[in-house]
Amino acid sequence: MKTKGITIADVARRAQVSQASVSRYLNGIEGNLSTETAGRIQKAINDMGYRPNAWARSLKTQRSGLLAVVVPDLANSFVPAVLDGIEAATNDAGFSLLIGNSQNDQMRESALLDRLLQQRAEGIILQPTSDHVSEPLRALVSEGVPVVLIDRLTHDELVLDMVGLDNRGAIRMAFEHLQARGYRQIVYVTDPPDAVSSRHEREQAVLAHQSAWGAVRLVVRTHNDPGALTSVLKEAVDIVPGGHTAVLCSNGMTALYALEAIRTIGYLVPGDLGMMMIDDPTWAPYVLGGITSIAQPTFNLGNRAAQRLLNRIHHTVTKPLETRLPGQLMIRNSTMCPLREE
Amino acid sequence: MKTKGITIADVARRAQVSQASVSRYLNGIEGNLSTETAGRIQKAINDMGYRPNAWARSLKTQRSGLLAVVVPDLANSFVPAVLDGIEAATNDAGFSLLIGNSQNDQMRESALLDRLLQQRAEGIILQPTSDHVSEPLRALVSEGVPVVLIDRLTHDELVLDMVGLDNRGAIRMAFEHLQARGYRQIVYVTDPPDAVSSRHEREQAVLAHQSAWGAVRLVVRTHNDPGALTSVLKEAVDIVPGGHTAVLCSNGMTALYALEAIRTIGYLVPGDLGMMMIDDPTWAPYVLGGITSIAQPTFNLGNRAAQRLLNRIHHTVTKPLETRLPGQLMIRNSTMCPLREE
DNA sequence: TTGTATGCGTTATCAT
DNA sequence: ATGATAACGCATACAA
Repeated sequence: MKTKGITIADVARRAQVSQASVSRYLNGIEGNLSTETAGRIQKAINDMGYRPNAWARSLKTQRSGLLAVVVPDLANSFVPAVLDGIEAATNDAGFSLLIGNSQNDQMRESALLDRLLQQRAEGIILQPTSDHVSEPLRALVSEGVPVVLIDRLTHDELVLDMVGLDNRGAIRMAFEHLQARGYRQIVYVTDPPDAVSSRHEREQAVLAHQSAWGAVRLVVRTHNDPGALTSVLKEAVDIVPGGHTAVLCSNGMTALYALEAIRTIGYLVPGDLGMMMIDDPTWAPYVLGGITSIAQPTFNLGNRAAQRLLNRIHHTVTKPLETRLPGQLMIRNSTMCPLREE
Repeated sequence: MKTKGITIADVARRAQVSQASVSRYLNGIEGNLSTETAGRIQKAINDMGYRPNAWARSLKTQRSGLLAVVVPDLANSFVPAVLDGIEAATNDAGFSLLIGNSQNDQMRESALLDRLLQQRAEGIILQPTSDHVSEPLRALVSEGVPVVLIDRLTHDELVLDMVGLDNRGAIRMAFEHLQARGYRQIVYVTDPPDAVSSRHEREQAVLAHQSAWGAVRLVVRTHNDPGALTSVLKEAVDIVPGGHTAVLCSNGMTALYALEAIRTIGYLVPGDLGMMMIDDPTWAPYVLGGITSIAQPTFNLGNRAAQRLLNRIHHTVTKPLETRLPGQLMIRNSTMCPLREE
C-alpha cells in the first residue's frame, strides 16, 4: 500500500539479470558490472520507479543512515540556528536527521531517546534538559551509541563529547566591554539555573567578577511575576544613576523579560540604563536602536557537534572531547554609556 | 558494534520460551500470554536490555513509524513554531520525525524527498520552495505517499492537502485596521514573489485594495540594496505626511528590512510613519514600543497539518483539502496614527 | 563478469 | 497458550 513494493527482484527480472547484479550496481561495486548489463539495469530501475528499501538494507549492513537530535525547546531561536549547522554537516555525509523535542521534560526526553534508538539512529546529538544523567541515557551510552552534547554538560561520572559556548569567556568579554564603557554596576538577569550547566557557568562567571566590581546583582527570571525585575532595577539605578548601571541578560528570553521591565518603568536606554545580552537573535540590531550582545557561533556549534559525531561513528574515536567555542562581541547602541560618549 | 545485537531470539532463549511468544508479548497481543511466562519474558528483556529492532519490524509490517518534514529555511522563525505543532501531534501518535532543510533550493529539496523516502517515511509535510511541482514530488505522490503542504500551494494539475494562513483575510484585517486608524497611504514591502504562492496571495490581496485606497505602493526587498526602500519611503511620506503613511511588511524578514530603512532615514514610529507586519515573531512587542501585527496560528498550523497527514496514513482519506486558518490582529504602538490618538 | 544461496531480526501463519 | 517456520528486501560469501 505504501511504496508499490517494487523490489530488487522485480528489477532483476525485468533486466534479465540476477538480484546480485542489481545490488552490485546499486552499490557501485568496483570491478564488476559490464557496461552492457549496467545499462539494462539502469533502464529497468527507471522504468519501474524502483526505490531501494532502507530497512532491508539496514538489516544487512547494520547501518541506518539516521542521526538523532534531541533538544528541550524547538521554539528557542538558538536551536534552529544550531540545527542548521548540524543539518549542513550530516546531509553532506549522507545521513538523515531525526528530531525530537523534549519540551524541557526529562521524562519526555527519555522516551524520545528510547524511541529514536529503536529507529536505530547511529548517533545522537543532545541538548540535555538537565545535567542529571537519566537512566535511558546512561544505558544508551554504555551500549556504545555515540552521543555528543551541545550547549550543556552532564555532570556525574558520565563524561561525553560536548561542544558549546565558552561561557566564562563570554561573560568576561561582556564585563570588560561594560567596564571599558564606564559602567559601574551590573544587574545580571538569568533563567532559574535548575540543573542546566550553561546557566550555572554563566552565573558563576558573573559572580567571579563580583568581587572586582563590588556592585553586581543577580535576578532570576520568573514567568508569573514580571515585576520582580522592575523593583531591583529601580533600586539599582537609584544607587548608581546617570546611566552607569547596565542590565546583562543571560540569553534572548531573559532579554525580552528585561525589555518588558524597562518599558514598564519607562527607562531610556542607554540614557538611564545600559543593556547587553548573551546570544544574538535576529532582532538584536533593531531593538532600542541596537542591543549590544555576545553572539554565539550557532552554526559552527552545530557543525562541529555533527562532525564530532560522524567521527565517532566512523573512526571509533578516542577520549571524549569538550570543545568550547568563543563568543563574539557585537557592539551596539544599548551600551553607549552617557559619560563616555565618543 | 552498534547495539550489542540482542535479538528476540536471545530473549526467548533466556526466558525459555519461543520467539513467537516474545513477539506476542512485545506487541501485547490479546488472548495469549499466561501471566507466568509474561513475567519471565519481561524479566529477560530487562536483564538483557533488549530493544526491538525497528528495521526488522518494519520489514514485516510495512510501517516505519517515520514522518518527514521538509522546509526551505530552518532559521526562519515561522518554521520552528510550526514544527512545534507538528511534533506535538506526531509524537503522541507514536511517530518519529525526520527533518530536512531544502535551503530554498529545489534540487536539494528533490534530493531530500528522495532520501527521506528511501527511509520509508510514511508521509511527508512539505513547505515547498516553489509552486512548481518537481519530478520527484510528482513521482512520490503518484506512488501514493501521503503529502501535506504547509504555508504554500503547488499549482499545476497536482492538487494536494494544504494547510496555511488565510492570506487574503490577513491582508484585509491589516487594511481595515490601518484604515480605522486613519492611515491614508500604504507601502507594502514583500519578498521577491518568485514562485511562492503565499507571497503571491498576499500581494494580490494588497493590490485588490489598491483601487479603494488609491495610494498603495509595492516594494520588493533586495538583499544587496538596503537603500531601495528608503527612497520610496521618503517619497511616500512627502506626499502623505503627518504620520498618515504606513509600511506593511509581508513577514518578519521584510519587517527587519523595513526597520533598517526607517532607522537609516531617522523616522519616528508612529509619529512620522506607521508600521505593521504579517507574522508575529517574539520580538514584535519590543521593537518600536511594539509592532502591530497579524499573528499566524503557527502551532495550530503545524498541528492541523500533522493530523491531516495521520488521517491520510491511517484512514486513506478522500479528496485533498485546503485548510485556511485565520490570522489574529495584535494591536500595538506602531500603528497609533497621530491624528486619531485615543 | 555474473549467478546462487544464506541470513539480518521480526511478525504472522499454521500447527500443536 | 505456545512453538516452528516462512516470509519481508536486501547484501554478500561463494561458486561458476
